Amino acid sequence: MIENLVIVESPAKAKTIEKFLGKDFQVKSSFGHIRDLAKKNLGIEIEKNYEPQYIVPEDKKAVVKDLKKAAKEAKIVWLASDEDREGEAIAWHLFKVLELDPKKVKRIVFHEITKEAIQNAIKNPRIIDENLVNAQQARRVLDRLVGFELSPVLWKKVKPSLSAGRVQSVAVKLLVEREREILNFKSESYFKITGHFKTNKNEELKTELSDRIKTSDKTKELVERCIKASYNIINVVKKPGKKSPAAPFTTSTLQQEASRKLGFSVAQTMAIAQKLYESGKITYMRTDSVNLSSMAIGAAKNVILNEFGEKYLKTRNFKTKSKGAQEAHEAIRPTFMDQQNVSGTDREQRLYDLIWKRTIASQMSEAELEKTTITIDISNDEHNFIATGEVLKFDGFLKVYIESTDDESEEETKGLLPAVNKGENLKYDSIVAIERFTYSPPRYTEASLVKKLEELGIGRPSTYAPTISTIQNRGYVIKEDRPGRDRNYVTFVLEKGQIKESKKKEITGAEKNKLFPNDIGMVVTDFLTDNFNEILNYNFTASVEEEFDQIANGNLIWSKMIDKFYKPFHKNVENTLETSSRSVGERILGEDPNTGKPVTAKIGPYGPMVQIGTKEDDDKPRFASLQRGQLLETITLEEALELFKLPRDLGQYEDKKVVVSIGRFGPYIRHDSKFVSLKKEDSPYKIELDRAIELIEEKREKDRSKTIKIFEEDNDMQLLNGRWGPYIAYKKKNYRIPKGTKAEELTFKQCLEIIKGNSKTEKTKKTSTKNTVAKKTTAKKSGTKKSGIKKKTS
DNA sequence: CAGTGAGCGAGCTTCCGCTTGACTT
Repeated sequence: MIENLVIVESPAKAKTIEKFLGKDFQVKSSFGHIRDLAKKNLGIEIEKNYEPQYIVPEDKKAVVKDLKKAAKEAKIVWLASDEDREGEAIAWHLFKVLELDPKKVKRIVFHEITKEAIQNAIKNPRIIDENLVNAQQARRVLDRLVGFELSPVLWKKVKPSLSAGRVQSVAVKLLVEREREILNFKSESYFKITGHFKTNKNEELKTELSDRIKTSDKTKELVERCIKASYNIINVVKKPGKKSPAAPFTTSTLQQEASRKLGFSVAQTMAIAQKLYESGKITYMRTDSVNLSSMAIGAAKNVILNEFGEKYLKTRNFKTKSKGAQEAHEAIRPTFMDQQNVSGTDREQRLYDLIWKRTIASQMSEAELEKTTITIDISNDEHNFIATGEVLKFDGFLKVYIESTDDESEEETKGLLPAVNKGENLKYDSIVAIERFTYSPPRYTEASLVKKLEELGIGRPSTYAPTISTIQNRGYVIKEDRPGRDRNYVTFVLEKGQIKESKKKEITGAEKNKLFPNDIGMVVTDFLTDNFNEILNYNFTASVEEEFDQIANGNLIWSKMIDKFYKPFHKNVENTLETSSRSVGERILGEDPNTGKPVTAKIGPYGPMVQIGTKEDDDKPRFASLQRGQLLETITLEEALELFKLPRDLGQYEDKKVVVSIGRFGPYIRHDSKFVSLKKEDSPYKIELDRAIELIEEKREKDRSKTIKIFEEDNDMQLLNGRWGPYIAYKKKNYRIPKGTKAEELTFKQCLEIIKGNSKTEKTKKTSTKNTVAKKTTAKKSGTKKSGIKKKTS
């Protein structure tokens, strides 16, 4: 029998700790929370002073059973969950659910996983902090009340199955507000003027005019004046500068950098980090702390001394800046700092590399720079040309790691400037004026939204990725690429006394992997801000957090805090249910010129749509769905009328009709009962028969080259080229070809073997199809409307 | 895969935070 049972939250942590503690200790994991509010109804007895109704969820029953058994056998149970609000609650739930004897329970905490820290914790046990537990209960109950009272209001007033919550609704609101800022943004043009000069020693000097010029006329004037001007260096200033390394990674900064540098989504980053954590390569990946253990700093120090020398070493401690940080863990860092590389998948290696560099760089010297500014006077104009250069005097931490930014208008890399003297005269090579445009604020990426949420103190490291998924799954938001549009701009180039004016074209506003709010997200946000402004307020979380802190300090009774919030909130819910009308974002766009009937836009049962006429009319109204990228609040009458022009009959080809329309997968041509997708550059409203035929022929050619081989032994056995490379098609089923085999060389027998080999996975496939069938039927029960919408958004 | 939009009003949906699997593409 083992005398001591230690319970931690994570199994990976349990494994490491067991090594530190020796034979007398058995370490087990609770796998996070073991109890939660009952799912049916509220799970809270409002009348009984908001008493929570806790249950052990189905998937936690085995864990609880196992822990119970181990606890019974042990003499002392050490509750070693994390040192934060949730961790304290986990300890308390364990105490209750495992029915532990208070005399044999000890609560211990440590926020770094080192032998020293753990042995120290064992020496300093305490009792469960009930105030902190109550703060957690208040947090849990509040979130449940908000979520489970608000969501049903949306089901009735907007659309079934929607959701609202303290965190997700604010996340959507951030996106909606930003989108409107962008839509309302009026871009202004100005002229950026660069002067390219030659020094006395015939070296090039690139400069920029001190001010932007607003109008084309004034720009032209200035460039003309430049022909006769003389250029005189009036000032040369050198200034030293320093750059410091960023703090080691937290969950949020890791997600941001992995997104910018490696292109990972926040969910991908977390999944990869989890793998690295489980294999013992990095410390815990859900953390808000920038703190490194003294052991870690010592290890980093050794690496830096060995690899780069003493000049590069400068150890330091970072302090968290984020609101509401609970700092139960260390920052995310390599477990073994001297391991610069790890085995594993390519992505694991790249993420590890990022973590290693960031951690090491955080303990390295500042980079030293010298900034040079050269000012050049234009003899016949009040403006100056300015050249700025930056020279790295000492690279310091930059040797290892350079933090990237979200800033899109990236400055050109400034380099060394040629040596010049005050008073020197220069000759121009060219003066170039180029029309530029002011930028709207950028759209959010997953990672930049996480950053914003963290700044507002909304959400926790463990919920950033799931929150981002939820708002996409509900259809509030979509992550996608959008093409840019053409924009014209003007340039003036002065060379050898001649000015050349030219008009040019560029593509602007193209977006990649950005979050766009959908109509439903906008309508829900408006509905919630209209009726529940308090909860949608960016400060709501911060203000309730203050009260949770008071509860944790024993200065406030949790049920009283909840009561003070709930009474008016609940009244508001009831009031809204009674008085507010359905909210579908309806707009009247104008009148249909053909019939004189009103044209409206709103969210219909199958998604956003436009409509001619009303239900009350004798003949049915006509409907058309909005296109991708169109929004209810910005669509115009003209755009709406366009939508009714489909399907269009283009004429005949090979004696069969050619019809163009838009389906689930975008615009398509139908001909001879075959479907051909339009290309990005084709518009279903403008496409002509000639182009359609071109596309039909193209598709035919592609289908022809699709077949690699049809076997004589059995015509059903075919080798085909697919989207993901060659595959075997046999009796209406497709089979993957094993890696490394050449498709053309496969024989009939080999193909049969591949199919046989795959039939193992076949079984799982069958069960899965059953599942999907089951899901479909339940979906039907819950109303076909739901599945219709899903198709649209997916 | 490529059209829908009504209707008795059943019975369903939903939160945030703490943890990993067990699944499929």
